[in-house]
Amino acid sequence: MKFEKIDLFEGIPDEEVMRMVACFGAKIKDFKEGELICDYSDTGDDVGVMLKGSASMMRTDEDGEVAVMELFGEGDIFGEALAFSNEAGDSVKVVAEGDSKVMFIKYGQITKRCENACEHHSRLVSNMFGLIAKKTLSLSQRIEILSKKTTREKLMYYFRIISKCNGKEFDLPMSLTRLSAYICADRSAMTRELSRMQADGLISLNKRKVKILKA
Amino acid sequence: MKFEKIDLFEGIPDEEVMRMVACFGAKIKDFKEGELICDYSDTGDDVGVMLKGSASMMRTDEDGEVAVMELFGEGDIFGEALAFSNEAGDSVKVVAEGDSKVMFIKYGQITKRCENACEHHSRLVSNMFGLIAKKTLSLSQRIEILSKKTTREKLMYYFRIISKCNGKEFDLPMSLTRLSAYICADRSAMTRELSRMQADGLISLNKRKVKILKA
DNA sequence: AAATATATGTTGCAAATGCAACATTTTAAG
DNA sequence: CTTAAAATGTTGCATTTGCAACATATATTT
Repeated sequence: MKFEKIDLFEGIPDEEVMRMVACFGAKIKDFKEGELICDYSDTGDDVGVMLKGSASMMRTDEDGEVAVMELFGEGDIFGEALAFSNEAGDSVKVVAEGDSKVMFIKYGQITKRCENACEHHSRLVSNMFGLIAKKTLSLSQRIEILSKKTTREKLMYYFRIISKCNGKEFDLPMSLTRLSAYICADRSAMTRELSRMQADGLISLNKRKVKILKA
Repeated sequence: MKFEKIDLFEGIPDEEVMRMVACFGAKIKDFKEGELICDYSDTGDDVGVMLKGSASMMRTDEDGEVAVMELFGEGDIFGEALAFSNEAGDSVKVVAEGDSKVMFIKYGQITKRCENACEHHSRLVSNMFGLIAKKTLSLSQRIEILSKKTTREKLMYYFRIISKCNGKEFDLPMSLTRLSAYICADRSAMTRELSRMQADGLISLNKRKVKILKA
């Protein structure tokens, strides 16, 4: 097993990961397309680590409406305490999108120092903080975006965030359909606004290539 | 110094906290009303712990618009990696609301295991995870609320979250003005919608007493 | 107690948005 | 290569919302 690409284990040699995993009593399971990885109705206090493949977290509300909350790819972690709220009591599940491999670690094991005093444990904790911080950051960012009143403002703020890293010209990291869901705007209304923004010379848009023209 | 009320130190005897704090090289500073506690323009990698008093985190954007992002009370923690995004590059500052006492801990010190192997270190880490999880949860919750299309839906979802803990009848934990800011709706429009919801027999509202009538 | 600042309630109106119902293009799958 | 499934673009229309401009009521401060 190779863990080098998994952020949670970054800086920790594979054999050390193996040792810790054994010490933690963590479990690794395989899943096929569509299989249920996790159900937060019957809560488990585990942290899930996507070792391979991808999965989606979906919420089913009382009316049977299904909404995709999050997508997880290789290296992503998920868990009850980690990044979702379910006060409404909806059913929340994680389902495999394809053949996947997931590691489950008991939450408490990560924070506790094991008796064997695994020397890379601090690194694991530090990595875990880093991952949570990343997630927190993206949540905050989305709130900032959703706080904007108009679709135009939401889009511009979103574009600016991307351009901070990629410059004035960049590719959208998702489809327009997805983007509209992300900023919680109607897709057609968003497209309409994008046209207007181009007409007003704010941006140019071609396929998924965006160029910011005015600040 | 008493730390019993500070969540980050829960379950750790005061004298142990003192020892750890010394071991970490953490600093405690006092602030008066209006004084600058922290400026995220010149980044510090510290975690701030409000030991006494309260503070507000505010963002000033390019147009000079000031917006309160968050309020911190006793026991709250704040920090760059902790729960805010500032991709837009605005100036973000934490300012004391009254006489306050703040502890600054180097982020890395919390995750690292110190040589003295403080025995309560795991507890500290565990508490820290708990606090971050709490924050993450509240961020996710707010996103869920902001995702709703209409003000009515936002309000109902918000009310349901509260009623999960407090039952069908409860007091709003903030003013209507604040609530409108929280759900990102115009205050007058929100008041209007609240009236309609009462007219439609969905809720009853008296001062800050809310009663959910229909599911 | 007087004065000042906040919070709350109301309304008309223009602007923004969601929705539905399309046509068209791209991408993915068989 | 063919076909099915997503993604994209467009428009009219009803609804929702933000905004401005008020009046009134509650705190808070001095």
